[in-house]
Amino acid sequence: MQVFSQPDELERYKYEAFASREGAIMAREERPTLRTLASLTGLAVATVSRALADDPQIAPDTRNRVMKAAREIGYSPDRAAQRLRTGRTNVIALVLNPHEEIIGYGSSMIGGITKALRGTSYHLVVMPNFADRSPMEQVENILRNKLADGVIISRTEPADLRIRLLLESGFPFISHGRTELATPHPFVDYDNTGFARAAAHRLIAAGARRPGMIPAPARFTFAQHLRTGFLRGCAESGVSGQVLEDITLDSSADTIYAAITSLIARDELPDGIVCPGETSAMAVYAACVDGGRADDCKLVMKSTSHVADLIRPRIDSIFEDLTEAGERMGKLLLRAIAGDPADQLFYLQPALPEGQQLLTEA
Amino acid sequence: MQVFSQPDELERYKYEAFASREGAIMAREERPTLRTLASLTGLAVATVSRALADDPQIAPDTRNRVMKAAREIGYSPDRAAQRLRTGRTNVIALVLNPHEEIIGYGSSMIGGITKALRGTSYHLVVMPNFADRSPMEQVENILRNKLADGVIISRTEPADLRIRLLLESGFPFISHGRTELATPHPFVDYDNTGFARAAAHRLIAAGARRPGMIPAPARFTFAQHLRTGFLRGCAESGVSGQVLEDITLDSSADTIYAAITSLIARDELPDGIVCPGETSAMAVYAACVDGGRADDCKLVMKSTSHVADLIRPRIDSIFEDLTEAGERMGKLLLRAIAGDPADQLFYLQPALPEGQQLLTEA
DNA sequence: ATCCATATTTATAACGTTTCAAATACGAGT
DNA sequence: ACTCGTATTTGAAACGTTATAAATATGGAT
Repeated sequence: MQVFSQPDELERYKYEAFASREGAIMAREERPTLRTLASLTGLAVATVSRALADDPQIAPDTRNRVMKAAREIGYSPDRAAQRLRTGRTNVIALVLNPHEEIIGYGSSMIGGITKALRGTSYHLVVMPNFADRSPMEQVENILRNKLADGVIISRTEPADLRIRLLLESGFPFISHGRTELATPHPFVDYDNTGFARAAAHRLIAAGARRPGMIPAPARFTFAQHLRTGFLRGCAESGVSGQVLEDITLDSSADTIYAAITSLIARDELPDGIVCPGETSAMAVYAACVDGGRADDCKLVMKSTSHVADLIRPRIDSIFEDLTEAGERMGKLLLRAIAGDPADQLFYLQPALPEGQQLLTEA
Repeated sequence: MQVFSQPDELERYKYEAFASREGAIMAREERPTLRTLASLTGLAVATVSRALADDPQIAPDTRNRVMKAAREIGYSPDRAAQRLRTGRTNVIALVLNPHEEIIGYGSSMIGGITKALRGTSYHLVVMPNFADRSPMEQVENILRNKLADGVIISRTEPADLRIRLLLESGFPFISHGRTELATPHPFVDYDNTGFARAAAHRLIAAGARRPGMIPAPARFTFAQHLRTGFLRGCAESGVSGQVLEDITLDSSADTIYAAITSLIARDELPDGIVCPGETSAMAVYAACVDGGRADDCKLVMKSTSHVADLIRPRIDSIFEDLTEAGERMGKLLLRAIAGDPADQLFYLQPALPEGQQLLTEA
């Protein structure tokens, strides 16, 4: 092997790289590899590799020399090669459901995850779910092709198939939302029970006596949480609450609008409605205004963006901080990948900020 | 090399895969590779590879045999290896600016891109910009590490450095937004000039005589488009429009709220405002309501989600279809990757739907 | 039978990394 | 000088794929 160890060899390399970049011929600008670095420093490829990996077996002196050269010629490892060799992808996959990409649900969560991953070697990759693919296939695909080192999924179901598959495969993941599976697994969840309960209390405090709630689609775990919280909140004040039918959080704005309009027509409009989403709240409000009943129906909504504060007249809202959830998920997932036991990797986000907690008994 | 060509060898493989998955020992479930397929069919690895690649040099008979076996044992190629060998990543990168991830700008675009990529071998990877990294570094990173085969960037500047770099490197990309660079490059853009002009017309038609507009940050190309369109629209009606100062589309809701409140205090509130974004429109409206001037200031907003239709009282809005933009970008980018000449790869999205076009001369 | 052109198949060498086991260098102790 | 233990470096193999060039099979014409 040709060995260049003269001190000015590195200078020459840098010059040539520059020249070839500027040159009229636009010579194929060769990407530096470990071999480049090896011949430049006069070391073996293996040594260079280990030096860059901070292997303690490498003399501090050579390590510095290698690091310096790497920096100077702008070396960066080929991820495909690393991945092939080690089987690690350095990728965290965020799997988005079709519905989520529309309303931007994932969007603010992304910021949080990104933050948690900063400084690590991990990249966040967002995998929007193709509409023609079930969420299950999406996860299967990640597993089969080893597209990531860890997965973040959301909108869990009590007996979530994706989670069963991930658990069975021993693949690191975290979910936004709980399940009812026996095996513990990492999760971050928002206290939707607490949210719905607090929301019911607020409605009642504002005078509602026949409050209603727009439910989440029944298949999701948090649908039950919402229902429980809402009914409990109502019961605690001796009021009977009613979960609206035929529509859910995920119904289109038009559908919700139509349903509320129909309730108004039949004179069955509740005098207060808990809306667990921004879009649904706005649709309800629009229908109330258009039906001339805006003053007869109090609203409490769950907001996930700060747009909620800008609505006039104000709609009472309780904020779910998805960015924080994202950051927590990122951090916990990293620990899951590192092998921490799953039964400690969870976080339940309180429905109301510190100090505003609802007391359990009045 | 050991060769298994007995017809029932495949059956045995399938059984063993099943057994090892179900087995108590949970044996390391080996992922099938080309080698597996080769020994199963009794062919050479190279033959298998080419058969799967539909190489015409392979006998139709063997091709079918290989395909069948591959399907049966659930073979799927290792993307890392393919990538290392071919240099192709099969990835399209969508680079999001920090601001975009907050307001969900990218979110609806993602659906469109995904749609355009469906059925191809490409995956969409969303790369949120780390706040501590300039957009430029983001692109540099993709180039250096060859993280994708094509890039989608948005929010262009007239002399966009990222685009210059991409052009110089001959790297396939498309931008959402135009530049003023001499070299043509693929882009999709919304006719912001047309939008602002139509918006001005609508304000004036609604009675405004001193209309204003919230500008986009001056560095972006479309800031100029908005300005031109707005001023032209005003001039066409013999009215003098005024671009608001100290705030932009990207200012926080609080800042915009404060600025409008201050205008009200100084009694300088325009009698109509063009808001090129949903959040800014809601902030303006909130400030007007809170300042008791809601009826004195007409609004026209640009909306990118259908939430706009739900605001009560209604705010006049013009819809920019980001999903369509995303789909166009995806398709054009694929053509750019295929080598189509750049000067034909562009699309200017009309500001108003067919039939609602503004006539150029009144 | 023999030869040649064509149709198929195959061995081999990469791609850039990491890791294992083996080799070498370096001192200290004799 | 010699041995030995430790510190450091290294060669070679492997990860799964594709591309090149060479090898082999096939079949028709002689």
